Amino acid sequence: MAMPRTSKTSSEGASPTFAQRHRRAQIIEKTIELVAEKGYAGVSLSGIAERAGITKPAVLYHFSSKAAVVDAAYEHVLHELVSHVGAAVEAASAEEGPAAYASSMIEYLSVNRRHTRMIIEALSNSDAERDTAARWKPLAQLIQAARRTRGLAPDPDSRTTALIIGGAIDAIVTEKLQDPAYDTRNAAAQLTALIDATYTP
Amino acid sequence: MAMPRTSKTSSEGASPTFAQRHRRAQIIEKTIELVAEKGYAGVSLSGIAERAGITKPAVLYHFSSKAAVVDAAYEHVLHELVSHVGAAVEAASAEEGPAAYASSMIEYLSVNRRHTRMIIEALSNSDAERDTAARWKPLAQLIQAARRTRGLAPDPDSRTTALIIGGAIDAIVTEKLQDPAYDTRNAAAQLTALIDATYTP
DNA sequence: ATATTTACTGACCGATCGGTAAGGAGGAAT
DNA sequence: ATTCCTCCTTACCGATCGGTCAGTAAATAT
Repeated sequence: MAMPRTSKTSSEGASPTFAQRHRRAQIIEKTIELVAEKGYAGVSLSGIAERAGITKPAVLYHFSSKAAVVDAAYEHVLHELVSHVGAAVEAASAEEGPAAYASSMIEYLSVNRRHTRMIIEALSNSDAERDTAARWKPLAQLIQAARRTRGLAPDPDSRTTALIIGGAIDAIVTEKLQDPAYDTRNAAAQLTALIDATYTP
Repeated sequence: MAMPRTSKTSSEGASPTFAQRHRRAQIIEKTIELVAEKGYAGVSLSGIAERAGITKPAVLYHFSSKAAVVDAAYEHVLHELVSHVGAAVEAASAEEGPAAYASSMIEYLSVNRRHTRMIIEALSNSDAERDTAARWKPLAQLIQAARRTRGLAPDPDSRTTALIIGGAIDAIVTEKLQDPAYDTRNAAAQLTALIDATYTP
């Protein structure tokens, strides 16, 4: 009797086959493509299957539900993003932490355009209202660390400062998404200059 | 023979009845509610009809399609928003134009929380990719006007500056949407302070 | 009193959605 | 040679979607 991999979530079972992994990765890739092109609402199991050259139930063989597919795709791009930004922040000095955060995120999302839409859609469309604090807290901590290292008093409202910077990043990469000619390097420079300005009020 | 109002778009025919107007307004109101609660994807003709206490075809009697309903609802909230912001900007001096733009928009969207989601969803989900320039150009012009009045050189990249400010506004009102206790008045003050900082580089 | 128009309702349509059931092709293990 | 397991297909399910159609009760016009 065939026991279908009893994976309720995206956690793989004991030993995912080579083919298993390959197909899963392929399905995730096509899902990212589809979300980038048609948005969250425009993605369907049939659409994913067609892109991957298989049938709809084949997708559901590898993932327990449509939500599992989309979640896996989202977590994939999120992991890559935080890896990139995390590395850039760690490589920078504490003084330059916020600037490194902003410019590395803008750079990553400018290069991996397909991932951008996926992340934006996921954040704005999180079925369970996500913990919004998780978005701005890391940046807020970088801000406080930078101020501390620079010998400044703590920001009385680092939450708002982080929201402003984070929102600016969103707007810049969204603009890049719709106008590939937009110069995000310059935009990142302008934003970091503005961040620097917050240290000398 | 009953001639169904031959309105393809949301443009009303020659003489919309009182009842016509009332129903239309009610349908639009319920649609805004629904979008605010469930997002663009979660709105359906049946849902709208149920909210309004009528049947699905009744909605289609007043509007030619689902898209027409949603468009009308979006244009309704957009009109109110631009009226509010436009009045605030006109009441302010040219020097304070950008700050008035930002704070009035934050104030309006903090008060009319239901409208916020509608606008955000519409902008991010515009079926035909909207002219992105329309979003930042008005603010960019306010920025240039403010600099001119202050005797400063024109911003070499007012587009990016406008995007940064606009993105910050988005983030602040989104945060307010999920945490009603968030102090947007203070956030607006902080943002206008940052805008002021751009005048002295 | 009669005819017409307005503002609907109930029944229905085809399409598409996420998901399930059953079974088969093909390689690996015995 | 046979059994088992992986990976997939065809066929189907109920639900919901946007939208149409025919008819009708109530108001309005004549």
